[in-house]
Amino acid sequence: MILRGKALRDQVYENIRDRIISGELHPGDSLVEVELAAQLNVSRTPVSNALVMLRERGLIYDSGGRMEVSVLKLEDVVNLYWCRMGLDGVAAFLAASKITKPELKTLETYLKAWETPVQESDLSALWVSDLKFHHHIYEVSDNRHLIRFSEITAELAAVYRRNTIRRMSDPQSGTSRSRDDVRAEHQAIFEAIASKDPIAAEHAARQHIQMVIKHLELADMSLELREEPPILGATPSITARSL
Amino acid sequence: MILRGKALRDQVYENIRDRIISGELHPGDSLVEVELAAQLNVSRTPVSNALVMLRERGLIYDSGGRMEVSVLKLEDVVNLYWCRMGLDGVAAFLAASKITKPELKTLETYLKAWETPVQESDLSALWVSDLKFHHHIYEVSDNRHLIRFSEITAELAAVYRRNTIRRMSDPQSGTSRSRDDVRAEHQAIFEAIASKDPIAAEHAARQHIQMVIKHLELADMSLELREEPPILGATPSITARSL
DNA sequence: TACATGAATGCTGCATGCAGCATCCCGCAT
DNA sequence: ATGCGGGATGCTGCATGCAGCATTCATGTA
Repeated sequence: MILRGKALRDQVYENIRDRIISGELHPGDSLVEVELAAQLNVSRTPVSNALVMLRERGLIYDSGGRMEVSVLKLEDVVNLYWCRMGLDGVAAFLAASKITKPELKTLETYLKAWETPVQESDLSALWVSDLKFHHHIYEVSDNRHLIRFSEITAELAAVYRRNTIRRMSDPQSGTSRSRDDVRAEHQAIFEAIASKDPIAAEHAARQHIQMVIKHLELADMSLELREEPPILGATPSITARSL
Repeated sequence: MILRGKALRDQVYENIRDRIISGELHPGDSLVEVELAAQLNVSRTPVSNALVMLRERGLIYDSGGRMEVSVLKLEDVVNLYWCRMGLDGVAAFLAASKITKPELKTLETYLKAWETPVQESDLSALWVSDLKFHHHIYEVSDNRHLIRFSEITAELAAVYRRNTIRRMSDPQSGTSRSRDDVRAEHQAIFEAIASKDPIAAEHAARQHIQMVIKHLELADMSLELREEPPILGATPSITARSL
């Protein structure tokens, strides 16, 4: 569990971050230092440091002394994707200016993942190759600040996605974009970068994010419509975790 | 010195950050916890936490256990401004969509600061109103992630500016942009936002940053040309600070 | 019964002790 | 003189002690 080649606080950070993203820790859960320290078999010090890092990145927030897992509302995520529109656009622009042959080859690999038919059940595989595709563009842009920002936004977006993925991917909702839509958008980005056309690349990247935002808002509306009205005075529902 | 309404670590963070930006701490200086703790009359704990925060924001970096003030080369700052191009553009876009009458009034105030003639010596006043102008656009965009990123980039850019401001503003260099250039660019941004034209606002904001980048590179070239060749084996030059 | 007040609990933030690691310096040998 | 080795030094990272603050629960009173 504990590697000694790496600072404990970084391991704790990664552990908590992953537990937030995986959904093991829910939005609104309060993070108690002694508990976490006991779970990870370390003292409070590295936990405290890790919490500072998590707060800096917006994954948790200070609720009057208590640290709680951030609750990302739709508005937050849309705002996040507005940032990504700017950042992804610039990254695509720079990538189109700088990309080398082997890097282009790698990018194509990630693109291809969308063409091979995958099981309905294996949505996470697509999600991973989506991440890799976009991340690789950032890497190629060779701009460490851009890469940092992309990591921060990706972590936050991952939390939201996790907490809505079941509902989002519900085929009944009818709001899921087809894989072909996404693939086509990625294809457009790839081609613009491949033809070393920075302006077209930026445009394509921005188009892609715009579609994501539009879809987010549509899906959310759809969810709201399908939401059952809360029963007044009902006890909080028992979560799967407590069974 | 020490306020008790605020967490010590935040005060320490701000203190060190300001000392880095003011130039009291130089790029490459190593930050020793016990020294800083003694200077600020606190224990190592809040200092250590502050260093974690500073590292998260890129103001310092881990040099094999030692923490050192980041050295920002031109390439880094240009990369930083590429980020700002994306972010400022989106912020201007959103601001143009949302801005209210009083907010517009405030923005105009900051714009006007560039019209009133200022002393040659008082460049920092312009620098402040420049910061306020851009920051207000972010505020109006009402996007907390965007605001966060703007703060991070602004802090980093401030460090660089501090460490080059004397040379940059040297009238002999001939590379300084006239205030009128900057004012005209700000004017364009303001007008686009005032007329609630998001696309024009984004365009104007991006144009502005492009000019900044171009100027950065020109100024740096000019500096390199005027740099005296180092004398082999010469002792490090005595800085003005040590006199 | 409802509300107010006070005690007990629990958690965070700061201080400090301790061990491990890298670095630097000095002495020794070649 | 130079290169190598060992010891001393200094710093960080982790653990733990301590105090202050907020929240909560219980008890007493209107």
